[in-house]
Amino acid sequence: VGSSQADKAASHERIVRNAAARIRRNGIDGLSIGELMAGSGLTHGGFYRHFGSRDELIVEAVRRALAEGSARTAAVASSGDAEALGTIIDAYLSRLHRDKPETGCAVAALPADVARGDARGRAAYGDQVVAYLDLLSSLLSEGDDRGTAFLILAALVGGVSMARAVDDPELSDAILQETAAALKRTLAAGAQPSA
Amino acid sequence: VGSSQADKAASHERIVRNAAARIRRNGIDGLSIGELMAGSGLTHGGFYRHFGSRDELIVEAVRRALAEGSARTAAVASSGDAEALGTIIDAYLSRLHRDKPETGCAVAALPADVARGDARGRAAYGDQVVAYLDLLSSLLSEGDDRGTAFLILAALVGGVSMARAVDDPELSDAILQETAAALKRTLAAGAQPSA
Amino acid sequence: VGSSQADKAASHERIVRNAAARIRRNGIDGLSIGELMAGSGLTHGGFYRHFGSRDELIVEAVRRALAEGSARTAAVASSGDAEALGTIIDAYLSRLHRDKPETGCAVAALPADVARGDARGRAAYGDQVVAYLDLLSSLLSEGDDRGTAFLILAALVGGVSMARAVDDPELSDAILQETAAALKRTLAAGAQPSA
Amino acid sequence: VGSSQADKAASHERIVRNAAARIRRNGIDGLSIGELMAGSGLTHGGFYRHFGSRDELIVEAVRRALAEGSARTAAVASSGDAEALGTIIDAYLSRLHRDKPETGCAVAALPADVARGDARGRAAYGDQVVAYLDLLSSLLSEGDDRGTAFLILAALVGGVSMARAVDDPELSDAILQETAAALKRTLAAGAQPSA
DNA sequence: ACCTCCGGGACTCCCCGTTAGT
DNA sequence: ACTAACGGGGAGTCCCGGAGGT
Repeated sequence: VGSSQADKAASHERIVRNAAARIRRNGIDGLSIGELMAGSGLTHGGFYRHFGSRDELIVEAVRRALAEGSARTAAVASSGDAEALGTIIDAYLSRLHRDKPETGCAVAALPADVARGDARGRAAYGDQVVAYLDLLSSLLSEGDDRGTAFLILAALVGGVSMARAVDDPELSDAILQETAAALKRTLAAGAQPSA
Repeated sequence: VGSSQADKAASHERIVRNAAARIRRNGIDGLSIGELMAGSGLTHGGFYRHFGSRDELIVEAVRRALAEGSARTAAVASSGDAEALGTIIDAYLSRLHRDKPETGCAVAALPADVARGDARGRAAYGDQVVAYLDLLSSLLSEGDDRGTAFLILAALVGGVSMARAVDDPELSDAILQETAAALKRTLAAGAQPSA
Repeated sequence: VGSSQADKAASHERIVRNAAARIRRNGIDGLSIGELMAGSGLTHGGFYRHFGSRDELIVEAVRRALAEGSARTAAVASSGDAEALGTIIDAYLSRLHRDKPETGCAVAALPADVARGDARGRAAYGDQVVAYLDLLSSLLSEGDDRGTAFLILAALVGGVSMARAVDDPELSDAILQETAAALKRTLAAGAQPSA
Repeated sequence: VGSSQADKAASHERIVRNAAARIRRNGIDGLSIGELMAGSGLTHGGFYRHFGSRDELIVEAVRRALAEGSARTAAVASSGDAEALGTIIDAYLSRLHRDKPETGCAVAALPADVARGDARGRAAYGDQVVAYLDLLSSLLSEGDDRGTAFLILAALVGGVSMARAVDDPELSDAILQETAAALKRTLAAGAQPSA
């Protein structure tokens, strides 16, 4: 168990990454230092070499979760694909995303937890929302109203959130599919008038 | 002092109502029996006269929160007002609703907690989603697609959720207003073709 | 997991008994609260319902170890057997006693630990030494000198202690047997002159 | 400042000597590398230039403690004094020896710690026991039985051990004196018949 | 229904052995 | 050989859920 500077950075990284996944699945309150460290191949005692307190970790983990969760979306957007917007919608409102919150978008997974938490977490959340809005705006047609990006983001976030909470699998699928379909229909209609 | 039977029922009611409010504000994990009982004018020890366990209470409180949170919306819908849909959207995406999750819609406040919890809670959540969808569908124009209700609900839920989590007050307001505006514009456009 | 008064007493008893065994095997420093509690069917957190601190437990455990460890010896002595003294010597300097310090005499297992520890532990140790001396004196012939009891006790304690520390099994056995034999020979010789 | 080679050897020597004293006073578990090194005029970090691990040091320190602790006894024995045996007994069961375990006999100070530890330590302990037995045998009269050496050694070891653990000073003194007296009386009696 | 308390688990702190880097 | 720091693990404290006993 080497003890170099690089090892520490690697441990830190592992812990944060692990925490970012866990809070998306189990919520912030559901994160236990002991389990987190065990899952990171370390023991409970070493935690305070990396973070001053649990709350410090949470701030960092929330930031990481937000960054990680939007990486794929950003990648699609920057691909220059003409259908980028549709791809994003389908991916966001997919069963895959619904069933794997730990690797998914933290804007959808954490709003309630962030709202109750540290101001730094809320600030990071806000930044991420702005980033999403910018990203979506850049993909919209000229004719689309500025507010459309807000609508898309809200529908995406609300859609997966509900799809995750619902018990009936058919209803859950319907939420994903119908929301995505309605969203894409709306975008097509919005672009129409400019034609 | 009233019959003890009636007293017990009143206490039970008070506890559940209180719990339904608290879980919407603090999350399910944030509910402590001690605080709940103190806030209900009782003491910690008396809890188990009313509920077999904390989990039993949670199930009941989730159901209550879902019912309470949709009551106002249902009232507006059944008022027969021609502008009912717009009223609902504005109320849902209002600062008031954003700032008072404890009396607001549990579909927006609890998806993550419910998703991780008891199947009974998830079933109740699903029922509530269906109720909302039915309600919204009944308010839509004939020409509107079935999926539109899904879009509206998703946007409403996502909208308040994000507005609550964001730190910057201006951004939070913008989320509410822009989402509402875009939503209404979409509905108007959707109704247009049928005219 | 009942929580009555009786249950607590039972838990307390289990913990102390367990601790008394563990310190005789692993030494006082070798006792960890976590392991002790786990071995007692409880968790670390519950410990402080029973003891104000680790040190408080140690005092109690030392007393228990001393009492337990001398119980068998006292039983033999009170049996009234004419050969009681020989029986005690053989039992004390037996392989069984050597190999099971956790159930054996704490006067032999703990002198170093007690010497470094709390005064209350040392007092209990002293009491036990006196008890042993009284017991042995009562078994000696009239003609025997008062100091003989000291010699016997010292030889017993030193004998097992060394037998436990030695690596070579033959040497270890020899220590037990030769010491016992020499002790009994001495007693016989000491009784002789009075004949 | 001398050659670095010599310096290193001197440091090594100082550390081991220091450790040998400390383990006799505080037990093996009570030895901390930091304190040991500070007490040796060095710093914590330099330890590993001298020893591969704490356990390696312990083995060496146990050997040293055993050797040091028996040096004085061996010196008395080899002095050729006719009263050597009595001198040894009195010195071993003296207040001085009782109160200074750090310079005293490790056979009395360490049996429990050695018993729980490394096999190399137990082997060294066994060798030392044999050395003591040989030494004592060489001082006994021809008529004495072979087992007498075992008895003497056991009584010496048990005597100081108990004298150290007991709280009451008078009892402690009594243990030393009475054991010594009884031991010498026994030897005299044993020698008698051959006269 | 209140009061008290037990047992559980978590967080925090601290010390120790060990190792890199100077 | 020193300085600094990492990871391990244990002690102590707190609060929570739950179960008696008044």
